[in-house]
Amino acid sequence: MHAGRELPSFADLIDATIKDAIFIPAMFQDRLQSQLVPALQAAFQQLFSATIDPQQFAFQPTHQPRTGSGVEGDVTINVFPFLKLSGKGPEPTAMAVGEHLKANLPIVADFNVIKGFLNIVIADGYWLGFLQEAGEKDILQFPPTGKKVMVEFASPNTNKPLHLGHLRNIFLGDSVSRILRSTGNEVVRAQVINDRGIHICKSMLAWQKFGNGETPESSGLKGDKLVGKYYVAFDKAYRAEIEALIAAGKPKEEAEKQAPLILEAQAMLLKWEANDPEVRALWHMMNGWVYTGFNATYARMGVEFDKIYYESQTYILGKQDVLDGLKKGVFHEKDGAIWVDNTPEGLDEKVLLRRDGTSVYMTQDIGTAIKRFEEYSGLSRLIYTVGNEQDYHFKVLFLILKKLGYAWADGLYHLSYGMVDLPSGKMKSREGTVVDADEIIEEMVQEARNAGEQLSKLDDFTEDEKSQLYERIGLAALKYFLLKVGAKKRMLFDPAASIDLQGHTGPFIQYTFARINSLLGKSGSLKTHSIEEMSGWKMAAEERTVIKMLHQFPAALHEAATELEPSSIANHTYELVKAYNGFYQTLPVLKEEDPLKRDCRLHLSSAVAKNVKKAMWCLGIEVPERM
RNA sequence: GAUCCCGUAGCUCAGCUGGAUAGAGCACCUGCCUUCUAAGCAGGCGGCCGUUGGUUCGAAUCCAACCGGGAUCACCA
Repeated sequence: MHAGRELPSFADLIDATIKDAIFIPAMFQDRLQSQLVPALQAAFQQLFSATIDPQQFAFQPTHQPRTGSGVEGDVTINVFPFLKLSGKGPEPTAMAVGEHLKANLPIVADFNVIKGFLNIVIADGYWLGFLQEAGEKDILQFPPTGKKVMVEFASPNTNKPLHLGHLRNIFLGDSVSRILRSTGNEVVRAQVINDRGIHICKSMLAWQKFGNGETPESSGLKGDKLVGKYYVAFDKAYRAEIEALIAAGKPKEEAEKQAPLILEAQAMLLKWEANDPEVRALWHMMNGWVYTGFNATYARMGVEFDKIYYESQTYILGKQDVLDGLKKGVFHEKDGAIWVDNTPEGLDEKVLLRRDGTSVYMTQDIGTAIKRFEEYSGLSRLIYTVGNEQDYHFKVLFLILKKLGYAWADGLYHLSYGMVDLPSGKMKSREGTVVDADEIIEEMVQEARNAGEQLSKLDDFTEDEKSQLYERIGLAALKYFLLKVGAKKRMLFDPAASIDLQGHTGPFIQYTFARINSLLGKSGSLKTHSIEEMSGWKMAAEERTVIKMLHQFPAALHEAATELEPSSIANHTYELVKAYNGFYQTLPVLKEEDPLKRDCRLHLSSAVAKNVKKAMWCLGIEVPERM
């Protein structure tokens, strides 16, 4: 295939290095565990004279059985791993540790033991303090790390429009950028545009031959769509030529190489490389159309870039670096070509410069990586958002850069994601089975509109307000659908079944936000209480659950940042919102007569709304005030 | 042939640094709007966690083999 980075894994050797190098986005420590860990260590020290590595403590939320009497507790520690150290059975060990904690750590209000599980009840005061913090501060904004990171994503070819696969790439890259920003990093969002090569020449040639001077203006077509149309036209005419040649007795392979159209396209590429003014002018014009089209799509999605690399400017890079590497003995010459030997690392040999001295894909990536680290001083990480079909390519690239001796090579990371499948199988642009990006966005927005009109609770909205709302809801449904699945997993998209607006979806989360917003709007100003005043509040189970979900939010963000995995945030946000809805439908807020309870519930609602909004921001999803 | 990724409910997916009775959503069935937004809530139905072995007090989670699906291994990009 001709795709720049469009082809959508990793092996052990490099995996290890890269994994370790993945972000440590500031020192993050769970605020509850930071109190429990030292106390636990002290307990084991004093009770059993055992020194325990903090990593060894496995905390889990206290398990709640579905039926029967609930187990009391907020956090659970399993003592099985420590039985050898304590020299006692599970229950006595857990009991002893529990007693020690309760006696020495004020936030431990109580505990109980079931088998080897030590269930700890955390004092209300702790939760109240946290709730207050969550309401006042942005708990999903970590302190600055002082690190600068570049995230490359999108990276389309200019011969055809964006499709569903690009959407997964773009949403992932955009979200990862935001997550890294939220965890305190400075982020440079970059895309590489593959604007040169045989693919664009095909579109250009077909336009010249069959276009009759058609432009986006004259045709009313979006620029990228127009150019894509001629790419398809080329392919159709080219195939016809091949068939004619085959019919005339030529073998298929020969026919493919000798068809006049492909020869002409190749000739055009040579002219382009020779800077032929006419070809260059056509190229500028048609690429210009494509950029206008892409930019419209990016704008609609709310995605922006800080830096754009054009392959027409970068494809010459890397050659000198390879020659330098040859001098240093990192590479070797064979049959006139320059090779790297990665067999000691369990990989293959790979050509870096052809016998005729020209570059390959790898050469360019070597050069651009070096250039980026030169351009951006202090850049500590470079993340490539590229499909998993290029796992091997990046594995080799990173290894080469490491061999060249660049210290920053450890900061390279391939954010590899799985393909989006259709029920009919893989998307193939030539077979017309691609799902166009603009079309799917439009369909989702229409779906949101249909659903919204049926509910008819927006009668006082102007048409503009409605349109803006449906735009947000449709995009949220699409983005959330693509982001909630773990990035590495291959996923299925069924256009016929369409994306839900109910259940585990973006709109569900938006709806909860809007509902809270409505509550807050009706309540007037939030009355703040000190923790002492709030301590008169007897938390209901539903309220406690919501607070605990909120409490886990920073850890979810931290995980999303270390794993570069937006689905962690997406799924946690859903869990939180689900818990909130349970609370909302069980307990009165505005109708609560006890003013303290009412204020506390409003406070809780406000904190949920605020953090949900930030979490959704991390996914690139906007939340509406009303819906 | 070699390497990598994936196999969890009818469907789409969580859970995977080993821990209590494996969870959601959709679909299907039952309730809940004269009461803060029903794009909601509560409940029901639905599982040899691909198979077989191994490690362990304990395995969906770790290891091995196998089966099934996908990808990659160009002097293509």
